[in-house]
Amino acid sequence: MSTRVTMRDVAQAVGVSPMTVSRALRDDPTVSEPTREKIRQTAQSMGYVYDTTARAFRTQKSGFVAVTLPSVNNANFAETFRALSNGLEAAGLQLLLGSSNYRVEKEEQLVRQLLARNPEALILTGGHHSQATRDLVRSAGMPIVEMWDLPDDPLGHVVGFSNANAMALIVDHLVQTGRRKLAFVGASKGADMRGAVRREAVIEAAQRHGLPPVKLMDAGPAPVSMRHGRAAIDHLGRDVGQFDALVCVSDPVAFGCLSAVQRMGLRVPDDLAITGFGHFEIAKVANPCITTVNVQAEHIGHEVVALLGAVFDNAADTPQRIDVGCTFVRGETS
Amino acid sequence: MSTRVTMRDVAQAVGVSPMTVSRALRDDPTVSEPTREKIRQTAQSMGYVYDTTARAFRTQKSGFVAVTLPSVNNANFAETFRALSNGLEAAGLQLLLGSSNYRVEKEEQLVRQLLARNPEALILTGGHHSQATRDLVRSAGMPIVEMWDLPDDPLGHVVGFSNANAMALIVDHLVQTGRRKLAFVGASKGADMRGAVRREAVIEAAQRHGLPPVKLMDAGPAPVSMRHGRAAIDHLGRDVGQFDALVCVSDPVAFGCLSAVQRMGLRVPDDLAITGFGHFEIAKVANPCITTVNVQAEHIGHEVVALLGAVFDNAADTPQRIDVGCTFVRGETS
DNA sequence: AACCACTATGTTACCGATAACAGTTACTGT
DNA sequence: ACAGTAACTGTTATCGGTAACATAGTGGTT
Repeated sequence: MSTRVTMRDVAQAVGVSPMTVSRALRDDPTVSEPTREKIRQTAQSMGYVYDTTARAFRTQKSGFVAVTLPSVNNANFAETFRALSNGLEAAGLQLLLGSSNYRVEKEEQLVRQLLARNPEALILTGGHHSQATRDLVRSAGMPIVEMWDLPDDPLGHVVGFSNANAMALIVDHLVQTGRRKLAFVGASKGADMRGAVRREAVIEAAQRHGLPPVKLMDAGPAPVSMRHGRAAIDHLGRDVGQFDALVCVSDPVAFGCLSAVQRMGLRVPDDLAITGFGHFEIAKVANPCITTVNVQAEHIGHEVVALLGAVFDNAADTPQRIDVGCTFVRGETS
Repeated sequence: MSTRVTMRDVAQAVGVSPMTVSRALRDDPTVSEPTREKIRQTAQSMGYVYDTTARAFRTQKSGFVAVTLPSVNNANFAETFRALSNGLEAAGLQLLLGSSNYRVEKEEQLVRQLLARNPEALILTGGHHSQATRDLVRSAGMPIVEMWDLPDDPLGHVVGFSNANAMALIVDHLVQTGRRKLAFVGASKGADMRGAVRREAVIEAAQRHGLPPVKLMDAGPAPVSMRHGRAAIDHLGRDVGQFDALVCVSDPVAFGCLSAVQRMGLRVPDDLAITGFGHFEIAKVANPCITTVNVQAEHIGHEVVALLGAVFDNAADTPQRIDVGCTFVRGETS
């Protein structure tokens, strides 16, 4: 009963060939206006729904662009995603989203799944991938963009910023304002590579400035957010007084720390400085507002869209490397 | 040069028919173990990537489940999305995400786009749709789930809770604790239907309790978040003293209000109560933590997954209506 | 009248996987 | 020894669009 209405059916009803229907529905100007209109109306009234799968199969163009994100539940990545989605829609492309939940072993499986859908480009968040993933992606023969990082050994195009430099900005600022006893609050060593880079950057910058060793506080496995920052400080208790600055892997974590510290009755920034990362909304609205780094999540999305537009136009694709930079934003917590 | 490796190529290399390759890669038990293994290895070494598009076309099963969200950049929806994604992955299904950005006119276009991909089910967030969307969806002949609402006139299955009841819980609580002069902080009248339902529920509950008219504070077009709540209060200034409770459309908005109110030197909850909605992370971590309603975003996702599992199993699909309920969570802001 | 240019439509084959059905062995039991 | 069965593999046709090419009609030009 519920056999799908196809172009053939519409064609028969109108009295033309399926090809004409195909052309009419794609607004091919070689179809005369009366015919096109009649076809449109008939299609509508018959409840015809265009079959993108069939087109994708025949033309070998899926209309998809695949994106991997470590997590959707992250305002920064969501912002980039939205920019990508809106930008690519204009080009008639649909985003196919895959989330690795910060698990490396999942990325390969995810990429395989996405590639099986024949996307016209693949956008990966981050620059760290398993060798299997690298091989898979390299042999896929489609434009690749890595974003949110500036990998040394990119797979294709890159749109990102240096997490290490960004973190160095923070540490430099703290040192300039007289802080010396730093603690870093972030996820456990493991899957979150961007977090790890930030951690190492803090350690290195501290060494560069001749500070005592940075205390590493483990807020649990990625993704870490407000409650993990808060729990980490609660767990530490009064010992937090040993430090004069908490350098956090992200703004939500920083806010969690801020909340915990305030509950203890400590004054921020007088007793303790706190810094975040990412310029999340919470950084601006928190009280006091949080010192952070603006990484322009939305702008990254726009740049990727622009880049892909250029790549789709001319086949000449020498891999681009776009550093969108980032800006230090001093708040009231430091 | 970059002609895709197909099953035919793998078959030729191994010396079997394409059909055997197809079976082997799908773990059909009728293929002998040695053959299967050889095929797997050859496929791997040839860089074969399974073509899901072709399978989707041939079998008329896309492996997609389409889902619309008003916004990805909302921790609650993101949570539901994650639960859906993880749950459906086990069934070999991939999510196809579309975001309407809270624009009604976009939903129809979005649904059309999604339906063209032949999804095996369609999950809509919310129960308010244009007539065109309703017609489109009804004639699509696939399982439909509306979630995050309990519409009176559902299109198919429903997994949600009553936004009106939830808001009434809040108002009842405020009245019980002696508050009478309420203001509601939410998005402008317009696209956000869930927000509108909450607003009307507050007005109605206030009337029921014999309170003076509820002041409606417009925080701008949806989506509204922390900064909009904060801006609304800043704009109001000292006049906020007229009220003894701010009922906010969501936790982020409530946090924005809390932040603004605290900056003014008012004490919460002594001078003013503030309530949120949704049990976002911020509600728990804020200082004081925010009174809210837990709507169990993740649980909604799980229920939808379970429901779809049942629907896919037996064709007998009498529309289900699952009320996941919600629970009042008293914080320190009331 | 013959020819051309141009517009509008039709024909054919095919994209890659797989359902449905048809073999081909190998091995069993009587 | 031979039918009967199980285990495995092969053949054919097809899903719904569309690229590439073919063809019919129309009007203008020399």
